[in-house]
Amino acid sequence: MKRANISDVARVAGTSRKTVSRVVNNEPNVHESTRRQVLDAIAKLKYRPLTSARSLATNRSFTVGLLYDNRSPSYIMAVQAGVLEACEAQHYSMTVQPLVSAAPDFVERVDDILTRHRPDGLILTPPTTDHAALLKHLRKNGIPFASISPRHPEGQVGVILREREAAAAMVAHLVSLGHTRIAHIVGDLEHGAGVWRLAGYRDGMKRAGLKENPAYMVPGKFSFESGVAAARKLLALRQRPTAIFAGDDDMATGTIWAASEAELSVPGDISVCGFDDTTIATQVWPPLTTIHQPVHAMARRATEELLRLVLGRGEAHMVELDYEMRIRASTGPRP
Amino acid sequence: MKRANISDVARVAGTSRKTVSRVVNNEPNVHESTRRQVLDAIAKLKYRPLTSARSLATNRSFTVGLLYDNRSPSYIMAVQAGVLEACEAQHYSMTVQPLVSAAPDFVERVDDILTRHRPDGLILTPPTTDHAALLKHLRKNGIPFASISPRHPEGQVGVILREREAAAAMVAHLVSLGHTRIAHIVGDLEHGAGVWRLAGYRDGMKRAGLKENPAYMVPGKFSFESGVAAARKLLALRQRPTAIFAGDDDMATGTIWAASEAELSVPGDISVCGFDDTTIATQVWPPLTTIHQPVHAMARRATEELLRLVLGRGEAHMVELDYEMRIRASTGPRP
DNA sequence: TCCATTTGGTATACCGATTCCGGATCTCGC
DNA sequence: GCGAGATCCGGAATCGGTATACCAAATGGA
Repeated sequence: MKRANISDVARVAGTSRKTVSRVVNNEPNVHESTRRQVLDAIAKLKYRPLTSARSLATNRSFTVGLLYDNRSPSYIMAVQAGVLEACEAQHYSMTVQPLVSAAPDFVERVDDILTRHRPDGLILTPPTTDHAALLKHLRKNGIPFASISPRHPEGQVGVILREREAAAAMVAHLVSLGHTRIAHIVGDLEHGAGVWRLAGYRDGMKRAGLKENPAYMVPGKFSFESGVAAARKLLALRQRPTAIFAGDDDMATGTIWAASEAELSVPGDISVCGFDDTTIATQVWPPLTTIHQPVHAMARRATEELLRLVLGRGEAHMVELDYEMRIRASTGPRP
Repeated sequence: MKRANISDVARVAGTSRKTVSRVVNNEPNVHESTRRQVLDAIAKLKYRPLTSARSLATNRSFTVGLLYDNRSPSYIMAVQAGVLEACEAQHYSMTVQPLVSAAPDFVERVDDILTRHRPDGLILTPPTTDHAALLKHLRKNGIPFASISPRHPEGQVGVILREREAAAAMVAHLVSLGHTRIAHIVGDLEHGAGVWRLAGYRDGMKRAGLKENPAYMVPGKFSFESGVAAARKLLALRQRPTAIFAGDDDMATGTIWAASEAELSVPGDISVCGFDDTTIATQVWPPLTTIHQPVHAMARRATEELLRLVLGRGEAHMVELDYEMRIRASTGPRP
């Protein structure tokens, strides 16, 4: 049973192919009665336009590409789900491309995808959002793109979170519990998130009138392992912090792990908190106090902005979304 | 700067478009010297064939579709990575489709994707691997597909793991530690995994000469929450088990969580083990004893089989892969 | 009523590849 | 040196849509 094409529909409806095309694409200048005939024929034949043919004729692919590099699975999955949701609303589809942004042929590889599949637009996730050569290439070739949490959001299209503010609020929460020796496991400073959260931590300390202690700011990489390593250092300090604010939930999980290893109780001996509110935040014991980052909604919104750009419907912006604090059992009063 | 098309290449190389097409597709009957000229022209113009045009002409899409429903993010991400790896080797691309297999319009939705994008083949993951109506539809329409861990692998193409054997081995491990009161949190019986692991648990008990206790076999759903609920039941039992074999790592994590909640120490008071060896297995405290399931390799292999089918190169099979046991700190001697 | 304008519709070229068919050139055995 | 069969290559049609141009009918204002 072959699939019906546009000629079949035209024949059944008794019109020209172009008229069918008009109906399918909601173009003006088709009489209500003919429209109905065409729609009937479409339903009868179960006709659906073939994407590759439309692409060829319109020079559009009805596809957006999602670029990512090495973030946690739950983050990427949430992003994907959001992107897909926005795509579906416009009958777009999504292709994903895992990449290694540090690779020397990075831009070349992206270009390969670009010329083969010609996605109508790209969604960038950290750290590809800030790959200078990539951005330059995209701009030069006029490829629309939207960024999720880019480090330099000015003048771009996409979505960001008030992360700096959120991080400061987290410190304030710890201060309100009586903590003064508050450490921070810094994220990857290549990511905006790493920079903003560190800045927010400092803001928070300053506002509380607490002095910064360099030994309390240890570098991490937004990974479980780096969290374990950083936490071990902090826990071995002569003057141990009473609270550790990890730059993300993975590192916070690593911190709890290290605390268990050192036979310290959380939050009895030490409070731990994270950032992102990923699935693991509620699956570790104790459940993590963290900042909820609405990744799904952010991705959806970014894609909506991208499609606005692609379809030429209205202005596209850099949208700023709000965080929410989730206070759970991993933080408690100063011991 | 417009992209070069096949005519541009033909002009520069001084041949016909057809000859260029021959070179690009490695077809025979082109002289070495002309081949060289064409390749030079391609390099000079940075020509890459446009996928949508190829699709239209060949009635192939050079795309495989990945269907999934609701498994854990890390599982799906691992699958995606494996699929992409295999695709890349053949210059194929992947589109993903999250679906709700219980939805009434499930088959219709898949058909929509099928007729719009015409993927050359489909990769199915549980539980879509066993959706009778879907399989029937695919067979009727001649859509090639490969399944990962289908419940009924006979005569199909794809990959499975010796899960039953693995589960029995896990029980044997617990027995070797002195445990006799061994409980099992059963997975979703809609999935092959749920069935096989339960069967393996029974095999293991039988081989050890242990009597089955219905109260020790509680249903779960392959999710953290269901693991917590099931574990609470088990821990409240008058005669508490000394070891809990959860059907997957998520439920095992839930079990550890419930144990922490009940202020029981793992493995001091109770041993816990899981199945899958997902990322969380090494991020909880204590690290989980589990069965390593090579999801990435399985997905890659399944895709290779699918592409063999699609490209008509040789026979495609149901491949059986081996598991590996990972003994970590969550299991210990009977208290 | 008549002409200008809008609306509804068709015919045809075109997007960028491949496939089918056939023509030209080369190789080789006799 | 000649025909047969490989080998090499090109022209035209084709895939399933959309864009452009143009025509006919309906509408509207003076």
